[in-house]
Amino acid sequence: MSATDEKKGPSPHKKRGRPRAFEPDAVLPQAMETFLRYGYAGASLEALTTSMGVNKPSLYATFGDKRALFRRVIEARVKELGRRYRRAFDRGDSVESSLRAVFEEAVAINVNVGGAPGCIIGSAAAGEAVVDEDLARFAREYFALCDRELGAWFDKAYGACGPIHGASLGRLVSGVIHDIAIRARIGEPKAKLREYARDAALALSRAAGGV
Amino acid sequence: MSATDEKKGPSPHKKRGRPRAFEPDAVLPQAMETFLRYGYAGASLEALTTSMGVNKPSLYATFGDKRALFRRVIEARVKELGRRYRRAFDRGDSVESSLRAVFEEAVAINVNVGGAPGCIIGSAAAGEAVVDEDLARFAREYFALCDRELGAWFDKAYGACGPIHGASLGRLVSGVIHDIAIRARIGEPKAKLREYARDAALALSRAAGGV
DNA sequence: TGAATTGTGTACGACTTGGTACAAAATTCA
DNA sequence: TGAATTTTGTACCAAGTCGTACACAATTCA
Repeated sequence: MSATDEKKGPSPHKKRGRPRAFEPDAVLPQAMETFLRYGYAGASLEALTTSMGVNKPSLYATFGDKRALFRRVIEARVKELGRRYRRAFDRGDSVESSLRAVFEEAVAINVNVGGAPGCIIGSAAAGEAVVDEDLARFAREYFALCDRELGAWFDKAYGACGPIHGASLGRLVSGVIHDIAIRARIGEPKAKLREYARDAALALSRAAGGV
Repeated sequence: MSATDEKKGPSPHKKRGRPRAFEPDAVLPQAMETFLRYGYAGASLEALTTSMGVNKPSLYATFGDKRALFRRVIEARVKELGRRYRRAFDRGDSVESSLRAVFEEAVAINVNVGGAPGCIIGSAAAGEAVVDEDLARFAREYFALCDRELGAWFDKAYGACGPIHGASLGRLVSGVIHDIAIRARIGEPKAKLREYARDAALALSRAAGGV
């Protein structure tokens, strides 16, 4: 359970005191945007509270402290990404088209028009991993999950059709996603990234044995 | 030319005043280690001066300010990495073995026993890219150079032997390197990374057309 | 030797940081 | 209505931030 547990289940009667002026889950995207733009250390409490529209005491009462807010943001983002990639995969009907859909979803996710580009897990969380072992372990587990799940998707949907399959293929696929994220982060134009996505889909489908 | 230009060429007579107690280029690795560990914003001047063994006024007189030092560190690292990857490539005698050598060099570079793992360009520089357009442009140019150069190496050494070649292959190769760096960053054990390096070498050599 | 020049080290200053104390506000329950 | 409870907003704090002023040390040149 999270550090500062708010009641979630269907509460029979309303809470007693003054009601919150914001929905905790609803302000996480703004917090993510700020962490993504400035990094963990670079995101000041003032920048966070301003972007979230929540003042400091409320933020501390709701989320704990800066680190706890950061972790909460990361966890929320991980769930959202899982949903999006899953949907993208299902749009394909061959190894190559599924790869393409996944990689183009990665482009869409990481370009983030109007906001900071890149991935908060690959940028901010990986950046903090060296000084926050909990976060590092979380990231490793998340990466391993992605590798396994991506590999399993392809094996299940298209069979183990070549020498590269299972977790090995999954690892390569998520590797391409990571690369798209970092290239988006440094401002590569969307057109280039999409071209890269297509090339990578072709190359990996060939490596996986054709189809 | 750099912001605070020290004379480099062969000076006919020694400099006038009190001699420096340190060699500027020789303290850059320690600065890199600190930036890599804590990120740009998280690396305090105190941590930097302590690790470098240079006090603040000397640091400012020599390098300018924190940002200028950071850029200097990045540039030095880029040159060093170029040398190391070039040598690694030359150790191979086929597409797959050259890929393997390059990827295993990436593992060796990014694991960094005893220090912070990962890549300062992929972590700290990419992290700062959103708020420092100069740095972002530099990173884009560096990435593009790597893509082209890697692609050209393979084409030149082994011929354009399949449907994936040139900059496309180069981009995939540097993509795998970026992925190795980020996985090292979050603390993946070296053995896993080496396994990944082997898989990726096999997959990309197949995608490139066999050999 | 003494002027000129350059780097060092302490000590400081203005500002920002993450985090909190406390009173006022807004709600529920009796 | 009034007690109880929870959130909000201001104002604040100690510590840490980057950067610099200034006196002193170490060197070269005349």
